[in-house]
Amino acid sequence: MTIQETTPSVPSKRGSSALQMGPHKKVSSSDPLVSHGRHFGRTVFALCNYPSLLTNGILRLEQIEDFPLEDFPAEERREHCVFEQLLDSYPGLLEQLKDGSEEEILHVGELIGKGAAGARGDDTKTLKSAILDWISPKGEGIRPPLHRNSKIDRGFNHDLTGSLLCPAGLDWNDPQTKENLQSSEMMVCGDQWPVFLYAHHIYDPEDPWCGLLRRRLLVYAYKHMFTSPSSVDREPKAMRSGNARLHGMNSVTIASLAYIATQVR
DNA sequence: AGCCAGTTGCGCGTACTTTC
DNA sequence: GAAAGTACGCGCAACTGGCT
Repeated sequence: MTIQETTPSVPSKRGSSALQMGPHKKVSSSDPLVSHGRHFGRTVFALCNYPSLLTNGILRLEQIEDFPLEDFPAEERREHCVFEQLLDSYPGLLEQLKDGSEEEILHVGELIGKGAAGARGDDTKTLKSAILDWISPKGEGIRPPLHRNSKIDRGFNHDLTGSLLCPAGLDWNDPQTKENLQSSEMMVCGDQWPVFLYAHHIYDPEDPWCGLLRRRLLVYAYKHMFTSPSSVDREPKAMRSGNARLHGMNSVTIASLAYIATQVR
């Protein structure tokens, strides 16, 4: 089954690009670059300064005519890889950037960044409420109850969310660990992944890949975001296309899994 | 103080189904 | 067959709080 099968199709609607309109005119809210930015942020690279990515990328394209990309620092090679994925994913973008002034390149970056940031905000917003249904113990509510529209009492402040967010390898049920996490005495680093990423809450220090990203919660969130909210746990009743079909997405990307895991967290 | 990402509530447009 | 209803994606302005 492909990722699109749960949503109906709609004809795509691509308008004129921002470059053709010039950088100073008011940007249409449905600018195709903004729309593309939404999808690119979700599936390739979420947190990025796009104007910089584009200006650096164009510059580097000239540089690598003399120096092979392998000679660049790892961080720059990585950035260039994202840049090329962006070029590959949007026909005509390279020509637009090459022909455009510096100002126009920055504007394109702003549009893509606006899309990525907008999608991120929207996803956070809609997931915030839905996720409570997925983490609720079967047949009973969350105790004490959590608000659907506020996250103030989540995180390590609540036993349920705390147990899910607890770094893999630590024991949330150990009172000292719980207190250290709640008081921020124990700072959680980016490489201490939360246990909710693991299937059935089971983390094996000997085999940290076992069960990673295989939790049902992540599948729910993925479907919520990419097929449609109603496709998560029932027959989808969406009458319009979900994000996957809107953007011609046929398969899961590694980055999109990371994106969803980040949003769930 | 200014910047920025995150968050919020609201409204709009679209594509479709249901009802009259 | 027109009107009403539904479930989406998306944009926007206003706000908050952390960081520099």
